[in-house]
Amino acid sequence: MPDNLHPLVYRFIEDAGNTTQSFGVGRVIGQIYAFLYFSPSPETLDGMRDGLGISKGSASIAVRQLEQWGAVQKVWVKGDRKDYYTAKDAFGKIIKNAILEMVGKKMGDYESLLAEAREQLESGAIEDDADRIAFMQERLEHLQKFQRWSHQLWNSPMLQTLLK
Amino acid sequence: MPDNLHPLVYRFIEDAGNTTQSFGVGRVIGQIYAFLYFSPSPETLDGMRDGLGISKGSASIAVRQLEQWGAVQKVWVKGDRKDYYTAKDAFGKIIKNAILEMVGKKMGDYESLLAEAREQLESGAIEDDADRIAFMQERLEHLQKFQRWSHQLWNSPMLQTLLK
DNA sequence: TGTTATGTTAAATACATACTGAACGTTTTG
DNA sequence: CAAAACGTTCAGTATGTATTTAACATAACA
Repeated sequence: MPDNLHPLVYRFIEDAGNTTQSFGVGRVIGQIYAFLYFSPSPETLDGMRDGLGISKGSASIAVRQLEQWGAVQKVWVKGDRKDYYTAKDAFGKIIKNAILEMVGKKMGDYESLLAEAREQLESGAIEDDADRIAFMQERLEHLQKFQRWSHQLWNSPMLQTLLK
Repeated sequence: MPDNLHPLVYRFIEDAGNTTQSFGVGRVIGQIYAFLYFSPSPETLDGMRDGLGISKGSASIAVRQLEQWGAVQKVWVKGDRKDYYTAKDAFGKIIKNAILEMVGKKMGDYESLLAEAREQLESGAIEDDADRIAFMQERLEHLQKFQRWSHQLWNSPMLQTLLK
């Protein structure tokens, strides 16, 4: 443990790193966010490097991702041309943005694949026996139903409010 | 592409595999689920191996995980002692179970860490200047507020209904 | 203008872990 | 009871990708 770090803070950083890592987002992201969250004043890339024992390149990349999720914010410190960052603490919004980025694109992909599949099936481009075609159509319809359902759930006023 | 597979089914299998992989859950899980979802009749481990070009060991492990999430179901086929599986299609429930397993444990961990942290801080076990301690307390309180909030959100009747 | 400070990028590396293959225990079959 | 059929497990390997390193571009400085 770096000796310049509050022992409690260190444990939160460890946990956060493990969490983000287990979600396939990389360990540094969680570490940096926790580090900033428990920093009384803004920190620079070099500060993160020294505080966490990571490379500056890692810090640069991770901070950009966090910025995209609205999890951290660049702040301007007069008299210093380094970039300073602080953690934003609107967890709901952050989670929403992260989810949106991770599943949003895939949702669109499935939508088009689904549309294409139904088209091919109806146009008779796929030759198969009637039973098989009927089964496929049933599955595709069920998928489309779920797709519509998830859209509605995501856009429901309640969820939008809660993830504000 | 294995030639015994419907071309459309193959594309869904690919997509599903990519999705689960990007979520850090492994590619085979998505592949098997899609394979079963588009199979008119139950399939065995050997069927998955042949249909997807994976090892039987992989299939065994992945199927167990899927079973734990309630995503697949063992079915009994008379006259055959192989284990047969079908895909269950209650997506909401499946997602709920998966999330529960993935974040549930971590939630508990944070809860205890949080409690321990507050305890240490209040008992004066950590020596630090007053400003620093006040800041830490504020952060810990904010975390605890979020923890309570997420509990409520997760247990809200609305969400419970939607993820049924 | 040359020099230093800073953030970014791309190639190389390291790392975590998903997956394979073979061996094992169990159950069925003949 | 022997032999085959299954499912499972675990050590080893392969694979994807997170992270580092070093070179680069840009902007401030003196």
